[in-house]
Amino acid sequence: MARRSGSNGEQTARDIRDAAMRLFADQGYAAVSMRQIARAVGVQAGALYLYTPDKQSLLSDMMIAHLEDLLAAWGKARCESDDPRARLEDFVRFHIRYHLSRVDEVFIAYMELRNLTPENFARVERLRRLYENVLQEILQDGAARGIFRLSDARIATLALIAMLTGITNWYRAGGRLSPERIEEIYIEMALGAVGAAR
Amino acid sequence: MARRSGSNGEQTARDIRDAAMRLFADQGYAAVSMRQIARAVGVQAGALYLYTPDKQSLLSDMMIAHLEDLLAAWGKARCESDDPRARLEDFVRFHIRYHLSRVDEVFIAYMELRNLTPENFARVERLRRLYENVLQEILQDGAARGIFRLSDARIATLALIAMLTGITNWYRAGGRLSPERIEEIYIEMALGAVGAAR
DNA sequence: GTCTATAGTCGGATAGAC
DNA sequence: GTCTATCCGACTATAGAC
Repeated sequence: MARRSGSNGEQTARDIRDAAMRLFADQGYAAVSMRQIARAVGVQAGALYLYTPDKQSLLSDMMIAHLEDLLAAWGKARCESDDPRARLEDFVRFHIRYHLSRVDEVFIAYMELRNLTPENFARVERLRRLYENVLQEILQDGAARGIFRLSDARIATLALIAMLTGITNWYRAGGRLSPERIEEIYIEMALGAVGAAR
Repeated sequence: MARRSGSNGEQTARDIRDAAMRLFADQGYAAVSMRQIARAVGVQAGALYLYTPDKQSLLSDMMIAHLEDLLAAWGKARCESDDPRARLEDFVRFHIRYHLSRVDEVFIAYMELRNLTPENFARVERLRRLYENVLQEILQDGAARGIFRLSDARIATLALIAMLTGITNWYRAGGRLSPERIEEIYIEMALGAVGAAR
């Protein structure tokens, strides 16, 4: 047969991306073969190369797209408040909400850094740093105005992001706690960690 | 030639374990080949199978050993104080110190869970849970006595461990901050996060 | 205890038919 | 747009010489 009935290029491209994401998240980039991805999509291995130049691009494209989407989403979601407390609350809520809605992307973005070529790694790191800076500026502003109490804004940034992102390691939809409840708990801890407990 | 000059079984076993650890930490379990490990040790690939039944055991043995060592080290290092604040401080200090001294082990223990067979995964998870419970009990005790203020001891446990373990992602020996300084900063944040800021 | 050689499988990627 | 067939290299693991 010549092609899957009803198939078309755009849809296949999405299918490949989605299948690769699921498999990379489950088994890790290095452990997944192009043949496996092809099988999941329902095409032959050779057909994948109509949509991606190689396996590496499959990975780097999804990581870069994830970080760009994350930054774009923050650009829309950020609150306009001037109060550092409100801004931090807003960031925590945004970070958790976004990350819980894209568990696979997040997992891959943290786990597969070492499987990127140096060039792709640099691009990803630059984007990640931009995102970290969002939080760092909030913390620095709050500290400068005496509302937050922290020894080192950079360290506090990394600490909070690690704390928040760790949620993706145990969160399961339909678990004991609702996303909203989780947000509240982490907001409280984040504020406390920077000396601004309510 | 029959064998490396001066080689002996015990030393080779250690060399293999160390080389595998370094390579797994750098490139990931799935991306590392037995040939690579053999090359790093200076033996032929076939010789590795005198020391390990297979590649999987190389991974699971080092992960289980790491967690057992961690628990044993805590057994020796734990302070006998009754004050939850002091106990939390002690735990944070211990966790950071131990984790910064075994960066490769820690990295592997967090990254390679999905490359374990189900049986080995279960063993590792059980050990990890024992360690998490150490912190959870400290937090519960502090909360019960009104010294800590937290909404959910289990979540606070996972949040603090994620925050602390995140250090291994950016820490470099000889960097801007000494381990001691890092410990101080994180103690402050941890106490704050559970509502016990000094 | 380590070597060489090899079995048997699977990997990424390409060529060319339809 | 997808298929089949294939190149060629790499993989884990084993067998048997020394």
